Amino acid sequence: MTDTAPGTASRTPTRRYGTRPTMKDVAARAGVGLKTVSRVVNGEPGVTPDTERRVQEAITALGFRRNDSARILRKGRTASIGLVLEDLADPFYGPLSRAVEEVARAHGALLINGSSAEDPEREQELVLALCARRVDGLVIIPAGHDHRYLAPEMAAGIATVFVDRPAGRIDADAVLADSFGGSHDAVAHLIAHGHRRIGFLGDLPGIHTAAERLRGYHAAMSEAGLPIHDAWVSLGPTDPERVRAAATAMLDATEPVTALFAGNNRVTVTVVRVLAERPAPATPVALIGFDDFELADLLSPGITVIAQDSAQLGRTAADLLFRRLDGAGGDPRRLVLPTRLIPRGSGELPPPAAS
Amino acid sequence: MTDTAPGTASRTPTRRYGTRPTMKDVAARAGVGLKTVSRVVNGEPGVTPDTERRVQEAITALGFRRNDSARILRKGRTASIGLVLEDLADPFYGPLSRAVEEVARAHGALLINGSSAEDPEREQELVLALCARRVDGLVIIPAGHDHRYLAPEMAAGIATVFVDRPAGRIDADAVLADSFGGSHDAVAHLIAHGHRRIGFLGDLPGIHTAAERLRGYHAAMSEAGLPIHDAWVSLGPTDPERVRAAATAMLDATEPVTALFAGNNRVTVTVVRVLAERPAPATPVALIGFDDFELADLLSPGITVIAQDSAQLGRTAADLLFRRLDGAGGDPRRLVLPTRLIPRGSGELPPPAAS
DNA sequence: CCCGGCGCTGACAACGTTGTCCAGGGGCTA
DNA sequence: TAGCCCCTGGACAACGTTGTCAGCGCCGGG
Repeated sequence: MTDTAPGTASRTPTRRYGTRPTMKDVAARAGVGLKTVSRVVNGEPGVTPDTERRVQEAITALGFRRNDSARILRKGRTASIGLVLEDLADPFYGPLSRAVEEVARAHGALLINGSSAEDPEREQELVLALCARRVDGLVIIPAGHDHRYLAPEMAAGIATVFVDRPAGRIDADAVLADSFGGSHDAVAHLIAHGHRRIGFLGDLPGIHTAAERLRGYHAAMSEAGLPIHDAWVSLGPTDPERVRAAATAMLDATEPVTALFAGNNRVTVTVVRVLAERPAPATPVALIGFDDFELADLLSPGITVIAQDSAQLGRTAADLLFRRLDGAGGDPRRLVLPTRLIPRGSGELPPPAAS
Repeated sequence: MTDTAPGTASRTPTRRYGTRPTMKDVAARAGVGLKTVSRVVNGEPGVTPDTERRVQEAITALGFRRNDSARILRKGRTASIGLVLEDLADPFYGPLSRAVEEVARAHGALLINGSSAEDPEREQELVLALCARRVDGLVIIPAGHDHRYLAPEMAAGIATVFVDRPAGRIDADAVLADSFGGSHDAVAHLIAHGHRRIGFLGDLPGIHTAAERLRGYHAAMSEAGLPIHDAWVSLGPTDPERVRAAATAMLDATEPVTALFAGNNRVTVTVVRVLAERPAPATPVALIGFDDFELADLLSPGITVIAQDSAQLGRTAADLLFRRLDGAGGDPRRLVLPTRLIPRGSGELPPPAAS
């Protein structure tokens, strides 16, 4: 009883710090029943204008705000969806996240999100925390490869859509970009411009998109009857140091690559830096990057990219999610969105004449 | 009873879709009391290893997951904070958002976020929705100028920290970048390099940072005893079309500006595009942008910027928020983080000789 | 004039969890 | 061996809201 508020600023708070008025308080003040307050708050019909006014006044006077926790507990629906991605700060995920949010907003839902930092354990921890909150649905960009832990949750009714990468070891909706096709196009484009020794700098091979892009690289090379030298392929973490070392090694080999294909936007940017720092060779190295990025057109040369629309990816996934929430049944679907090659110069550079 | 756990793809789920087992179910199955289950779930002491094992088995068998809505209702704390920003897709807010999330995570809290799209009404709507969820705290990048609607919420104990822009018409914690100082530095830098006619392309004048940056521009100009022509200042929405038109007008005037100061990263990028598209003039136009951005160093010339560390902004705000949540009292504080001028070439270009 | 019905209101239970409190049993001490 | 305390477990209320249902006037029609 004597837990007086630590009163941040106010000296004599009327009610205990952290205690808020409830519908009961409002009802008492307005001289009406509890349920009538509920009706007013929810805009339900069947309340006299006069009564409603009295209730509204009490609400304003007390600063009442409905406690959604209680509402959620009672109704069973949280009107919120969870988004688990790799890194909010990555420019690829910003638009995706925003698109998901827009769709959620259109459906009156809030977005709870978290970054897995590409750590499967952290992903699971986050996802299960969201499930404990009883989010209505989940949009997941998975970091791990085993999502069996989600099966009971999905069975219990939490709709789930995977984005950018498919789920591992369970059957679930997924919305993906055509990594294989895009990668194939990129490499074929370089080959068409005369390149024979093409380096591929990719992400960790465990990541689905990285594996698919590598597959596309292989396919395009072998379709053209070109050999693939081990030294031309480097998969691993995409921190600048590693990428820098890998790119430099490929470029400084006795038989250097004449073109590079970068597996994602972070890699591309690092490669651009590496190329810019090297003393200008007689014949510049060709480059294509997976993922478009801002200003790619303003560099010289402009950077040719395989563009995927991350906002569209997010929108599609969220749409699918809400369709599921609205009761759409059927088997899990896998949607693959096309990629687009945008030539800007760097991908059209020819190899050295004496290649 | 016969509620066997539904297999992932099981044809005949025994329990109704959307109905989940509760602690009561677990207790019944384990043959213990309700509270004992609660104790196990929360890792509270006072449970025999044997009993605990039985409970754990029941939990696994039923696929039980604690309902946090009920927990929250009971405990009063949600272990979640709200983040309201302008646009998740804006590269400036990605790192900020991520930093807030990291801090929240360190404190065991989830992050609920939404974009206001620079619309005060939408901001209020979002903030109040978060308050209804009883988030423990709020980090807000305000779009509006009147936050009195927040007073009752803050009085009720929802800690609130404003970032990037201060609160309007209420007293609240704020973490800001030094827009005035940064802007002043930028313009002084241009003046030091000989410029006299400097254009300022800013955001809507109602936005605090835009106003501060304009103030910095004015201060630096008048300190140098330079006049300011109305046509040199353009404030408004930062969509490419408007910025493009404004920049073009300044550059094509009879007495054209010789240098431009761009009020934020979106503006800067558009200006870079405009300058790149114009036929190369004898003397290139100098440019400094507020906000650093990726690849600014790789353009030619490199773009000189006033850098503010958006991640640091977010981290500082979140730290302050959790200090408040941990009971730190005292008057609302206003923290101003310094900006840093990064010369890269575009800001050091001299004006035409005959200026 | 009476009765049926309708429009408005409120009492009450339930959602799933946690805190409080009490009971029973076993071990230790006197 | 008796008494006491601690350790374990369970019954119950409460958190704030919403759905159900019943009651009470009042009006119109028969």
